[in-house]
Amino acid sequence: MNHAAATTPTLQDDTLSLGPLELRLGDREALVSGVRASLTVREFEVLEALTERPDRVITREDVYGRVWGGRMPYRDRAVDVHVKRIRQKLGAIAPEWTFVHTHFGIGYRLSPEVTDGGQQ
Amino acid sequence: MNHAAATTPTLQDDTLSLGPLELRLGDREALVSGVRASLTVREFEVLEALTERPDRVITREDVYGRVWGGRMPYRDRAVDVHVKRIRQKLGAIAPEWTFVHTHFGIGYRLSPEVTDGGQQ
DNA sequence: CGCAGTGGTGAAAAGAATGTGAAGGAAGTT
DNA sequence: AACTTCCTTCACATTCTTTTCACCACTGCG
Repeated sequence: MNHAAATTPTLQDDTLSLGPLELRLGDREALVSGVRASLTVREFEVLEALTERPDRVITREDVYGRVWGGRMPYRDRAVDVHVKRIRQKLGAIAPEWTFVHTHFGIGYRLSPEVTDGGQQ
Repeated sequence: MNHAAATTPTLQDDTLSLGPLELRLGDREALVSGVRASLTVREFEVLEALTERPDRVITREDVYGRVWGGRMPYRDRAVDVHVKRIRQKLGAIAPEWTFVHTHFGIGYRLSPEVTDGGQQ
C-alpha cells in the first residue's frame, strides 16, 4: 500500500520543497534527498511546470504551453519523453519514491509518494 | 434502514461535492472521502452526467447523449458497464455508501446514501 | 408460475495512449 | 574536425481503456 508524502509544499528563498524533492528555481537545480539530480534545462522546466499545482493533474497541453509556449502539435511526444527521463533520474536517487504519476488520457500529477517495495 | 446524505450539492472552484463524493471537474478526478477513486475518463464522464441532476433519475439515453453524443444505439450497454465499474471503484473506497441507484426501466439516480451493514 | 424485457457482470476483443530505446541533428567545446 | 550534450523524433513495446458479447439474475405482468 502507498501513502502520500505528509508534506506541504514549501517555498523559502527560491527553493520549492515537496517531500524529498527540492527545486532551486533560481539555479534550475533539482535535488532529491539532498542529492543533485542533474536534470537538463528542459527536464527541469517540465518538472517545474508540474509543480504549478502539486498533487493536481496537469494536462500535457498545459505543460507544453508552459515550457515550449504555443499549442502542442498533434501527437507530440516531447512531454512524455522528458517525463520519462525525469522519472529515471529522480528514481535513480530515490527508488522507493514515486514522484510523477500518469493520469491516463489527461496528463501528469506531481506528488511524492512512497512506493512499497522500493526495489522494482 | 437507509437515509440520504444530509448534504446539499456544493460547488467551489470547479469542485462538485455530494456527500462523501467530490468531483474535480477540471482534473477529471473523483474523490471519495478524500481518497482518489481513479476513474477513467469515460467513467468520470458518466458520473458527471449523473451529476447533472443529483438525486434525480436520469435516463440511459440522456447519459448516453451527454457522454457519447448522438442517440443511443438499440440495446447498447455501454452506460451500464460504466456504471458497474463506477460503483465498483467508489464502493471499494466507501463500502458503507451507495452512490448510484438503479431505476428499473428508466435509468440511474446519483445520490449518496448510507447503507446499513457496510459489509456487502 | 412462466414469459419477456431489463439490468448486472466477467471476460474477451478491439482500440488508444503512454513507456521506451535509439537514431539523427544542432550547438557548444576542445 | 572530432567529441559531447541535449533535444527531438520515430518505431515498436507495453499498459490501460473502452467496447462488445454472452450468460445469468431480477422485475413486472399476464
